[in-house]
Amino acid sequence: MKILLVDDEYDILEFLSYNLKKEGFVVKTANNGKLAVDIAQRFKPDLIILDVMMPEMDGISTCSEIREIPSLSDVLILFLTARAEEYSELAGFAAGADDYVTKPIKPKLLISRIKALLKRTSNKLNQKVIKIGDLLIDIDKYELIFENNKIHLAKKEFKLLHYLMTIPGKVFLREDIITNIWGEAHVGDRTLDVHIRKIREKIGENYIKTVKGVGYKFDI
Amino acid sequence: MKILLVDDEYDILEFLSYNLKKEGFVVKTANNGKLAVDIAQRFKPDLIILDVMMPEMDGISTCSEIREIPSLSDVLILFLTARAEEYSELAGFAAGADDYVTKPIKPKLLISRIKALLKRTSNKLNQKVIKIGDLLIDIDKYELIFENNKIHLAKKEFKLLHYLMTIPGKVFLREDIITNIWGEAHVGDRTLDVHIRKIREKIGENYIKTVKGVGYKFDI
DNA sequence: TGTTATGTTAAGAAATTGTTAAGAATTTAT
DNA sequence: ATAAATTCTTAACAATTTCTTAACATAACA
Repeated sequence: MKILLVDDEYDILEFLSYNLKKEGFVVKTANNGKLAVDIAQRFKPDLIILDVMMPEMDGISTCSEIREIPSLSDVLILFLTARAEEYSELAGFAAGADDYVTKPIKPKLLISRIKALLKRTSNKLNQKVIKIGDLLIDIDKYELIFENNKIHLAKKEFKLLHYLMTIPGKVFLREDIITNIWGEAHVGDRTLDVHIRKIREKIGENYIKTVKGVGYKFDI
Repeated sequence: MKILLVDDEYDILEFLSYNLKKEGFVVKTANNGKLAVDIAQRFKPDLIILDVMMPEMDGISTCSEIREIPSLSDVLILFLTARAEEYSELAGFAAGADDYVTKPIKPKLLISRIKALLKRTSNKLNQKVIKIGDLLIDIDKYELIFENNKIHLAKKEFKLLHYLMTIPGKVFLREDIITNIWGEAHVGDRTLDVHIRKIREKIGENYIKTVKGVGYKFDI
C-alpha cells in the first residue's frame, strides 16, 4: 500500500514517515500542496495524508484539486487537523475527505485509522459494480464485462464469481463458498469445481486461483 | 527483556529493581523524567515503568515526550500511580500508557502485569498479517511474501511457518508443534523435519532455527 | 568416539482438484 | 401446456499436488 504524506513541517513528515514505513507502507512525502499534486500523479498512492494548515495552498484546496484529476479521483484522502478546527472539518468533507485525525498525532491511532480506511474500500461487499483488472462485474445489470466484451454467466456462475470478487486476494474456504452459494442444501463434491471450470472457460485461467486444501481466491 | 524504572524515590527504585532483577529482567533506573528520556534512547528498553508523581517533569509529560521519539514510539509504558488518582489515569492513557499499577506496589502483582503486557505484544496469534524482516505472512490471502515475491506454500507448510511466526524468538517444542499442526494423529518421526526442510528451501536457512533436543524457533 | 537428534532425498501413498459428458432440473419460448 | 433451450448436478475417472515414509547422511553432544 502506497501513502503520500503532505505537510509543511519537516519534523512531522519525518515522524510519520518513520512510523508508516515501519508498518510496511510505501511512503513518499511532499512539503506543499502543489508538489503533492505533482507527485501523486506519478506515484499513484492508495492514500494521501494531508495537513489542513499549510502555507500557500492549504489542504482543502489541494484535496479539491486532486479530486479534479480523473486518475486520482478515487484515491483516499485523510486530513490532519489541529483540534477544534471544526469548521475545516466540514469544508474538508465537502472537498472530498475520507477521514480526519486531529493533532497531536498518536501513531498507533493514525495507523489503525488508516487500516480501517483501506479495509473499508478494499472490501467491495456492498458495491454494485466491482472492477478489477480487465473484469467488471455489475450486480444490477447481472453482467460481466471482460476485456470490453459482455460475457454471459449463468446465475450460479455469476454469484460465485461475484462472491470471490468481493474481497480480491482473500481465500474463501470451500465450505464457506458452498454455504454462501448453495445455502444449507447438500451438494455433491465436485459441483463447485465444475462451476469454477465454467467460469475459467470464460475469463481465462488467470483470475481464479486454487489454494489446495483450503479454497479459491480471486486475484490478479 | 529490558526494563527502565523511573521514580524520584530512591527506596522504590531499589525495591523494585531488586524484585525485577530477581525475575531475570535487565533493569536500569532513572530518578527523573529528563534523565529517563535520555537513558531510554540508548538503553532501548522493552518496557518503561513510570511514576506519575515526580517533581519537575511528571510521568505523563515524560510519557508524551517518549512517544514523540520515533525509535521509542512503541515501547511499552506502565504507570505507577497512587490510589484514587483517577484523573491521571485518563490523562495517562491519552499520553500513550499501556497499563497502570497502583501504589502501594505488590511485587508479585506488578510482575504478573509486566509479563502479561510483554506477552500481549509479542504474541501475534490473532494477527491476520505478520511481518518480520523480509517475510510477510497473510492468513486471509494464504500467501507468503518473501523479499517482495509471492512464495507458494502448501497447507501444512503454511500452518507450520505461521505457527512459528506467532511468537518470534520463542522455541516451540517438537511435540507442541506436532500437536498443533497434526492434532492427535500419529505421525512419523521425520515428517516435521521434512516440512521444515521444504520451508527452508523456499525462504532460506536463516529464519527457522533448530534447537537440538527441544524444537524449532523462528528468529531473524 | 559412540550416541542421539536432526537433515536430506526420493519414492509412492493419500488427498484434493480438474475434466468430461450425460441426464435431471429449471427456465424460456412457442 | 408443451417443447426447446439452458442451467445445474452428478459420477466416473484423470491429473495434480501434497504428505508421509523410509533409508541413509550428517551434525551436535556427552
